[in-house]
Amino acid sequence: MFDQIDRKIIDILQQDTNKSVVDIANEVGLSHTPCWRRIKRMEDMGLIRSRVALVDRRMANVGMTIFIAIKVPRHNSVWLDAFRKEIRDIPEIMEAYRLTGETDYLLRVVVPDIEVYDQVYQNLINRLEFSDLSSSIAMEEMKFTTALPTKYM
Amino acid sequence: MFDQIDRKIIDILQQDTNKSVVDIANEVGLSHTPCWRRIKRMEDMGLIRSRVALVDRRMANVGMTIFIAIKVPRHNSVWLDAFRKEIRDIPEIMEAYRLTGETDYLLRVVVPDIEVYDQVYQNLINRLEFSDLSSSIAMEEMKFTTALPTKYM
DNA sequence: CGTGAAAGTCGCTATCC
DNA sequence: GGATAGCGACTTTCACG
Repeated sequence: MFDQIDRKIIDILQQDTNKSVVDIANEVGLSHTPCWRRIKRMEDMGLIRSRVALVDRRMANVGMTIFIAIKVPRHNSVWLDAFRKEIRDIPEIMEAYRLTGETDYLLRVVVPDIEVYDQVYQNLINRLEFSDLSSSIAMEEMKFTTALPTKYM
Repeated sequence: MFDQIDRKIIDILQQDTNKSVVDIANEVGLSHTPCWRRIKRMEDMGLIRSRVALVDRRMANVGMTIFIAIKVPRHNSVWLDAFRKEIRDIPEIMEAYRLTGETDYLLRVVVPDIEVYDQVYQNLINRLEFSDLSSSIAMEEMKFTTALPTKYM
């Protein structure tokens, strides 16, 4: 489905979308037309979902990252729907996963400081019942990338 | 530093970089020249870090997300440097944070399936000593966004 | 896949208000 | 901040080998 050249193109586009098709074509050893055809194909089939700007967390004044591990007693659908809606609507929540193991859900939240985090936190527990909810502050972001590994494509 | 129009521009660019400056200018109620000047300014100052392509996880054959919670007995600098290098070099590791609380580090890993995950896992524990290392499989990705909230800017 | 070429759009800059 | 104008670069598509 995808060959080595496709992977190279994806590697490049996952790092920088500002490069022109001609530049990318040179990097992967193609001329611009077939290179453009490949990019177009991968966009049309949905492999390339979107092109977005990545913004600096500190400069956007959301330098603090906090993880919330959530335990829920029994999941009924009404509660779950409400939970899903909250997650979707709260812009400070960047990621949310339903997990196996002890914690049922894991959220990654970004805020300017602890005061604002407390507001987000209070807001959440006032609207929904939780069995247990524990926060961990990220002292350091050691790695953050949006570039998926291409070796399994 | 940033006004409401800047925030609107960032909101748009965080969702879609394919829009032309003219389109963005129309959306935020400016003509294209001042709009372009604002974007340029935010790029030059580093608020807009980069423009990247977001790739579909499933189609890239890394549909499985796993979190690794790591505990370390005592952090010496040699171990930490080696740990940092591993995190940086393993492409399946998308995020890594140093946390407060019980777990010292939290990693988000993407792989095609459990077999490959086991390879990544074995690879990691063969190269470095850990006090404790527990994996949680993400059954469902409920939310994932790269768009930071702009209300604190 | 390659070359070449065409057309249209866009980024970017400058100038003047 | 707005308007206009311009150049060059880029995207996108074509025909043809």
